[in-house]
Amino acid sequence: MNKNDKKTPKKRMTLKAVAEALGVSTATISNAFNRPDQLSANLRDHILKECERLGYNGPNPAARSLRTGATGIVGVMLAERLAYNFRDGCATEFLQGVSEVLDDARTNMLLMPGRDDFYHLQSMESIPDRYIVYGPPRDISVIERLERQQKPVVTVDFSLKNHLSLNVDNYGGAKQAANHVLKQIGSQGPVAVIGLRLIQSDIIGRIRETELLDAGVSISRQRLEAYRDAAADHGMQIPEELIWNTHESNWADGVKAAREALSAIPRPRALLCMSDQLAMAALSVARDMSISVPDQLRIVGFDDIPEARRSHPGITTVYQPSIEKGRLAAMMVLNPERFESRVLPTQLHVRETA
Amino acid sequence: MNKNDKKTPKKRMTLKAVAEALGVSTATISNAFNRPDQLSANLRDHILKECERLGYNGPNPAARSLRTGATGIVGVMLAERLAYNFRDGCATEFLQGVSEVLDDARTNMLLMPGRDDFYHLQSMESIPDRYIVYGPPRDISVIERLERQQKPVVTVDFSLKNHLSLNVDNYGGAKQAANHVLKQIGSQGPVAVIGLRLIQSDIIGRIRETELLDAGVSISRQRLEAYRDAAADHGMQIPEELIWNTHESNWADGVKAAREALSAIPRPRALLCMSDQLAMAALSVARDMSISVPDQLRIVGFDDIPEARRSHPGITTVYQPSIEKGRLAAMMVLNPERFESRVLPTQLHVRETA
DNA sequence: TTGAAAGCGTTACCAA
DNA sequence: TTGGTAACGCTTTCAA
Repeated sequence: MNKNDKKTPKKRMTLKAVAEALGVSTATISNAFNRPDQLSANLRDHILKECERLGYNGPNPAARSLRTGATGIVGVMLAERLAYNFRDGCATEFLQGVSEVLDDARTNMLLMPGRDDFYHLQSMESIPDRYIVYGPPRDISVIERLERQQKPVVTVDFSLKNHLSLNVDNYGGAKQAANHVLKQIGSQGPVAVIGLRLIQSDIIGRIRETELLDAGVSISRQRLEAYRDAAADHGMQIPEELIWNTHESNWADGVKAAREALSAIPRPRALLCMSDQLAMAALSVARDMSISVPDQLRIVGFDDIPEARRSHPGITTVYQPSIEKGRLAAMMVLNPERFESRVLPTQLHVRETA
Repeated sequence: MNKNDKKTPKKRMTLKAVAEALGVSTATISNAFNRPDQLSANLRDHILKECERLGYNGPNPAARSLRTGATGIVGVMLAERLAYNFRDGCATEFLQGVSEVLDDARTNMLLMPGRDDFYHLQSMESIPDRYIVYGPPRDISVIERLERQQKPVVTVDFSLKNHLSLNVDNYGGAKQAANHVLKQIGSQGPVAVIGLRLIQSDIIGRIRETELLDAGVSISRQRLEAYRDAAADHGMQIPEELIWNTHESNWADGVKAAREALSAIPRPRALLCMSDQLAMAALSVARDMSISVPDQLRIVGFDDIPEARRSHPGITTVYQPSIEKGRLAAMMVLNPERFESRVLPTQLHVRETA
């Protein structure tokens, strides 16, 4: 501790106060923080050191951003409330990728729920300078407000006119998976689908055609089309009664849907699941019902989250590069002019369940 | 679409512009947003409706916060870089709990890395009005700056003088776990520990006593003491050569440490792991080495993350209420005056590995 | 290399 | 119930 420490630091430090204390102008202090080239290195060092000593942490971000009109924050708009994204392996990996790049770029990230019923959101919406939108926001008005802001936007897992987008090949991956399974079971026996947010409503159970979300906006819908096309290629079809909807990719929803699906008569020979989480839940239900996998039942997932890899038996699934997707999204939003919209490849990973 | 739409909305809307457009004062507009009781309901409705039409999303947060000195944002200071927390089941559950409460309180959350080598951080540090600090930040200076800010702070998994803290009973849980294992193996055969961040350095391998972090700040150290005390109660001891350190609770670190530990001669009869992730990795190594669990080797974890529950065989572990911890931390930081520091209970969950 | 001063968009006091 | 107006803390031009 410096013995000459003043007892003053109770008062909140401002740039102006520091300037007075050091006997220089506010502009000089500001330059010391923002434009090193505008003053001598010596002076700058001195100033920075004194700021530290005085307990001044640098320019107040609110004032700075009011003045400059920018904050240096990247908003990550999530499809749902935040809590959901911490539960979902895929979202978690995506955010990990995003935060790696933003960390390295010394940029902060503000997570925002994509739901309108969170009123506090609206005023926060103007904070970020740029946006990553991860999945179609639950409320369309969120998008409308965002578009008015004229800020760089990268959409992930869906597309928006006039904005950069980043997608994965859902159709291709799902088709590979379905083809693989159908080949295994020799095109016989019913095939069921455990889908994820195929319809607007929250019900967990069989769907009805009329309610299906549009394939343009719903990646699940794209996967479903792929499953169906694959079935058709094998001279089969997947009837609506064998398509289950879940609302979240979680254990409970997966267990409920799988239990229903595996109670259908005749019992499905294969379960095409739209996430690994759902597939793992289905696997567990099969175990409980003493259905042998893969002999009596084939199961495939989607995403290839780490848990799927380590499960016993290992989940056969469609890999999508979630972390890489996050990294790329961050890079794209930081330098929009250097990128174009992209579709990342997916890939079938055959393990033991199919 | 309104046919009378002006073509003007190119210009960014401000409160002042709206006031002019509506022919009222800025104060009135401000009140419409912030103090409904200060004007007639009619006028307020009218104003809000017009704002919507004009594309004004409410007061600019930078200006508002400059003026009021508050932002309504809760900072969650993490121990490490962000990316780490999206990989860790425990952190993920904690953040889920936090975000549930903050969502409901209409409050935003700003995640911040607790490392000083991220310069961009410093200016962000003044944004939040209140802080949750999750684990001791890697750089102590982060804490020092935080304390100067005089904002409500809740520390989690460690304590700070003059601040609310929230901990779990690490010692009690670890002791239960160790006792259980020692009873099983009849107090014979060596017992090894796979620890987590027991020492400052990043090495994965055997520790040396002198380097151990202080028990006051390190929950791992508390767990280690419990393991040792339990051993002593059984007339045993855990020598330093059988204590491994890992840097992160992840698969790779766990595999490396477990592989070393299980190659020791004589081979340990039990592995006390400081996280489930490490325990699961150890389990996988045992499988690879054809060591039968629990017959030849007992394994216990810590945390009770969902994956531990579903693993086969199920991991015997110490449950800590991570989600609840997150919820409580958020409630505490929002209403510090209504709470006192707390230690949440932990609980041994016996499954199949010990 | 430094200083003076205008203004960024609000809010909150006080007056009307 | 409404309006006028002085801050809030900073950046940036322009001039010295």
